[in-house]
Amino acid sequence: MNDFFPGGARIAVLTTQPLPGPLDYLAPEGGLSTGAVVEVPLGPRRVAGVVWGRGEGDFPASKLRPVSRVLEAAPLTEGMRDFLIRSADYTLTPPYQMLRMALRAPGLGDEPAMRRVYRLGHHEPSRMTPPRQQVLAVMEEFAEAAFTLGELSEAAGVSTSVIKGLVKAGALREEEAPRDTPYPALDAARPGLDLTEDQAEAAARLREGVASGTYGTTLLRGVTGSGKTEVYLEAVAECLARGRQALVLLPEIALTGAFLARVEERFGAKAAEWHSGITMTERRRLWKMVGEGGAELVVGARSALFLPFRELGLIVVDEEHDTSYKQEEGVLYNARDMAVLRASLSGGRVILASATPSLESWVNAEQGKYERLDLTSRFGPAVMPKMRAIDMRAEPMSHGTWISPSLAAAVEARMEKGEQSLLFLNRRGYAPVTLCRACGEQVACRNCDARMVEHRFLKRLMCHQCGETIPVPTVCPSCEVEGKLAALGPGVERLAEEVTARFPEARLAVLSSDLFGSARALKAAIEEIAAGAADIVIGTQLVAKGHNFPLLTLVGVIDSDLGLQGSDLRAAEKTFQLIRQVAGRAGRAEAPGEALLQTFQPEHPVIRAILSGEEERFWAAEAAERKAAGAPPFGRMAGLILSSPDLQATFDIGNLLARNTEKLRAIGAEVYGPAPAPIARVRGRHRVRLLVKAAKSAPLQQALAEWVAPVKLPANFRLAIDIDPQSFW
DNA sequence: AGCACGCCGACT
DNA sequence: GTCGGCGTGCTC
Repeated sequence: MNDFFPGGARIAVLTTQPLPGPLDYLAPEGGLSTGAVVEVPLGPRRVAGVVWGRGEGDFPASKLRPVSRVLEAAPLTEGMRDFLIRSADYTLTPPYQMLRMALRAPGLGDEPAMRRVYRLGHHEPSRMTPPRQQVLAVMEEFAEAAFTLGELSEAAGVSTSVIKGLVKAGALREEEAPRDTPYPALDAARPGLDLTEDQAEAAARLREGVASGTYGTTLLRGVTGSGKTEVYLEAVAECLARGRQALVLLPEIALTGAFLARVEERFGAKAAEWHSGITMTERRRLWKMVGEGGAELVVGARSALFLPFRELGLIVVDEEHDTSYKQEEGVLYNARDMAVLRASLSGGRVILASATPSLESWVNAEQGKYERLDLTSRFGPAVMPKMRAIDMRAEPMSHGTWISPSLAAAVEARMEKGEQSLLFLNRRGYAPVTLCRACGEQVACRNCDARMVEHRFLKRLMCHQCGETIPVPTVCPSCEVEGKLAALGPGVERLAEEVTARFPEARLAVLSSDLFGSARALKAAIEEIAAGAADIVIGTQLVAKGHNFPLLTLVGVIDSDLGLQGSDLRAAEKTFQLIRQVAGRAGRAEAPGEALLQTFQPEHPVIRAILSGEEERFWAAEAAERKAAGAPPFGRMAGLILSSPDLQATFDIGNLLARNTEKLRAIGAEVYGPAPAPIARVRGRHRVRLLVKAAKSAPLQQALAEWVAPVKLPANFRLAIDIDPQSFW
């Protein structure tokens, strides 16, 4: 419920400026309601803000200034405002920054712009010509539609002067129409695809949940190819039928195209799209339309969660385990968790969909906080691929090669049958290490604490941290000896070399994010491969993310052990998910698939769990281990990252914090560090990290806020708190 | 975030 | 003497 304030009333406005809280203003003539998006004077400037409620500050009434302007946008709902405050509290982000994310749409302050459109007029043109006829035919086909000049000339295949001529003749009318128009209506009543018994049962449960109109979260687990999308689209249908909006989050922009096509097939029109790739115009249109209810279904990246939906009834988080849902820069939040928060505040449902859920979600389901639905069988005739380890200790390998004879033989066999093979290696570039054989130095980035990775395709060394590139040196940067630099280890480019040498007749495709200039180019390449344009595909982890390759029957994981090393808490979980996801690429259509895992430690529990297919056992074991360690999701963690150009000074502040931990000890939390952050230097800034570990029930945010409050940061220092960090050391 | 105010070093 | 460096503080 949004209260109305008459002109002259004292109101509180939360602005997008870094102030501790809302400021008081006077409501403008004509009044406004809570949630209204406004422009207010602040010192010499005008800034954007949102009416937060009655003004209750003690600022002298005589100094209050009136709101400058109420913007042409739907007021934020109470649920949205609650969400901003609660997510700000959760992530320890000041509310103004949350509001800034929510108001991040171009041209919000613009006057409601109009554009000129053309409709059918009342007169027959006195002279009819073939181009004129084409225009009128288009207009009659879409009787009620209004076209812009460009749209109409393109649709009719005539020049714009024909249209102008028709206007003069009175056959067409020119009109001014709002620039931002509603998205085409989706038809929720259209029948979906035929569902298997499994799918139908899950869909019915999801529909029930949506129909209840109350909050609830469901973990929808389905192996790759089990038709999860079809199932949750049924929940979307139910939601739309009830007049509420739905949001589907995808981890990767490249997946939206395929998804939009499925939505169009299911509901007869395209969903609205929200991600970094859309135009400014579309951005503004979508922002306005979700508020007015002119967009029923939005497909987007994690930031779509902060769109001002009017009546959000369902959020689907597809591939919920994907780490890209965690925003790692600026406002640090996990879209999966914030989706649950948002739905709980607006009486909506959440569907977390994945073949390999995150341990957090698995545990929440085990504990009954989430409902759990399992789709066990693959859709159609395909079955899960057969999985087998290749024990690399027993394979005769020649120097500088990474494809074992066993794997090569399997690839050969597929090629003879005209089937595709995928070789998976989660390493971009040519070689991960450039080593000087004279002095032993590894070439490192001058800005970061990371090794430079050779990209032979670009003829440069690249830092995967900051993107800095340098020409491949001929002289060691450290000892200046010439001709002793050697490329060590494999990247996808080097693997491609090996494949070309070994299978000279094979058509090879390499899928690595850095080899494509745009999401569009990548998408085109994926479609060509799916259609059979390659015999062997080499890919980094981007191939694990839900793309369909129907002709693919063999997946070879080049280095299954990569990722098992390192002391990251989630290493086992991430490796398990990634390899299961990649293996799931094989055998989706009629031909059965096989996944071969090259490993030096076939007896490792994670490798064994992947091979056995006993996923429940893996999660149970992993959960038990985390529980014993008091680690997430059984305990809570927060990372504190300090950064500045001065390493010593950064450590000094870190030590100061580590010495004054009364507030944290009071809630039973422990502090570790300071230590260099996992990436100790980024873009010339030294990063120092402290880690805080607390019991699940401890009021962690409050204690953290009180802990860091007394610290005065010198100029050029930054302090970021990362609640529920994804990776720690 | 801006922008003003304000207090110390090198210039016409 | 002043121009200008950016440290501190305020904006309803």
